[in-house]
Amino acid sequence: MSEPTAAHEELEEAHAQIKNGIADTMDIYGVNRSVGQLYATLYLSDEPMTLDQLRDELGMSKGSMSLGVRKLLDEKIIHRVYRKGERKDLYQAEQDFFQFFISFFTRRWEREKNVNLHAIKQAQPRYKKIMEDTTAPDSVREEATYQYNKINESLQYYRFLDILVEEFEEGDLAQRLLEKHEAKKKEGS
Amino acid sequence: MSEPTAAHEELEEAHAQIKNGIADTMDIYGVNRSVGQLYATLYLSDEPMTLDQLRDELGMSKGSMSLGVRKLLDEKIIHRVYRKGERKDLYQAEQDFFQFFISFFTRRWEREKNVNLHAIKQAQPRYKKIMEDTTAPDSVREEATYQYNKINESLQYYRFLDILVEEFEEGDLAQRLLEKHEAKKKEGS
DNA sequence: CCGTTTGTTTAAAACAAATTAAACATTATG
DNA sequence: CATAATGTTTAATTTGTTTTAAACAAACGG
Repeated sequence: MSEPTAAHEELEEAHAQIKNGIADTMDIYGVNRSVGQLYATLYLSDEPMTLDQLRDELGMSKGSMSLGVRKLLDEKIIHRVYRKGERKDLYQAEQDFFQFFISFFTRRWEREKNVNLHAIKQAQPRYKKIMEDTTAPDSVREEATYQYNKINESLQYYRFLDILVEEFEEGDLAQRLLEKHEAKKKEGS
Repeated sequence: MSEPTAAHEELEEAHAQIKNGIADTMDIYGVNRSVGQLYATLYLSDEPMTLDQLRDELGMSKGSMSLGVRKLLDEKIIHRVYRKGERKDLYQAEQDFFQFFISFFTRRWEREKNVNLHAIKQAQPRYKKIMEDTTAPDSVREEATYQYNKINESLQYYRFLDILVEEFEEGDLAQRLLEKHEAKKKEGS
């Protein structure tokens, strides 16, 4: 380690500010701040890092690092990289925030869609059955009809989520939106 | 209360399934399940509900209901409604999932943008200062330059978040995407 | 093989978040 | 104005989540 110069301290402080911003961001989306810092540390590092380096940098246990790294790998916002002659696993942050955004949100939007379509698939037949049950009280049948129709309308929303995922993953929606707005800006000037 | 007929029980079960799906969804996005159930209950109710009704329905304390309802109001995914002759406050769920999506995510994307632009505004001058400090060690200056440039590139991403918010809030992006895909489907058939 | 290094799992502890009941504040009404 | 009804805040409790240290398992190199 080199002696800590003034410039070096300044660098560390700048790093800390960026890291905090990233950790806050993860927090906004319900990701544990420690995991956020883990990502931020990797993001700021120009080299891939090992579990031990992360442990030293963050001052936490190796077990925590192992868990945190796995979460981030699952989210596909960090990657395992290989380097010949290196025994330890190396991790590298996804550096492209657009890719981060896409991995992070499409995964969630898809889960949302699946969870709710599954629920709907189970509930719809029940509502239907009540609607067609002439022995059921009118109020109950009306209620069932109301819900049945409401759910049917909601299907449009899950279709939208599906499109959104596709457009981001394959359709390059992010880039298109940016370009469109660049064009508008030029036009307006 | 009417006697619980078979049809009525069936209705309750269907409701429970839909509610679970919604609560799971909120959970995905880091919102407390109880608050999720609160929203789900209001969503399924054809009438606006009072705190007491929610307390009875969910079997929780009034204090919890008060807190949960405030969170949902802050998120703008439920609304307070007024009815003449009613002393208690009445709450109604946003029924349009598109509107839910827009309220929920644009708020978060904006926070993300603000938090990070704030951090960047603080960190950038520090990196700059190091870059221009001829007394600083080369390795430190290189590192500062590297980060400075990386951050500059990231600004594009926050511009994207901004556009996304605008497009959803004002530009009707959701509807446009749906229509575009409807058209594609017809064309393909 | 054997010892060492590395990463993972686990059970316990520390910590944080949610929940409650009760006190408090506010508002409405007669 | 006094009372009752309603909603909010608070402090204590409960519950759930994170974190750790240590045990364990797997892989590696000699």
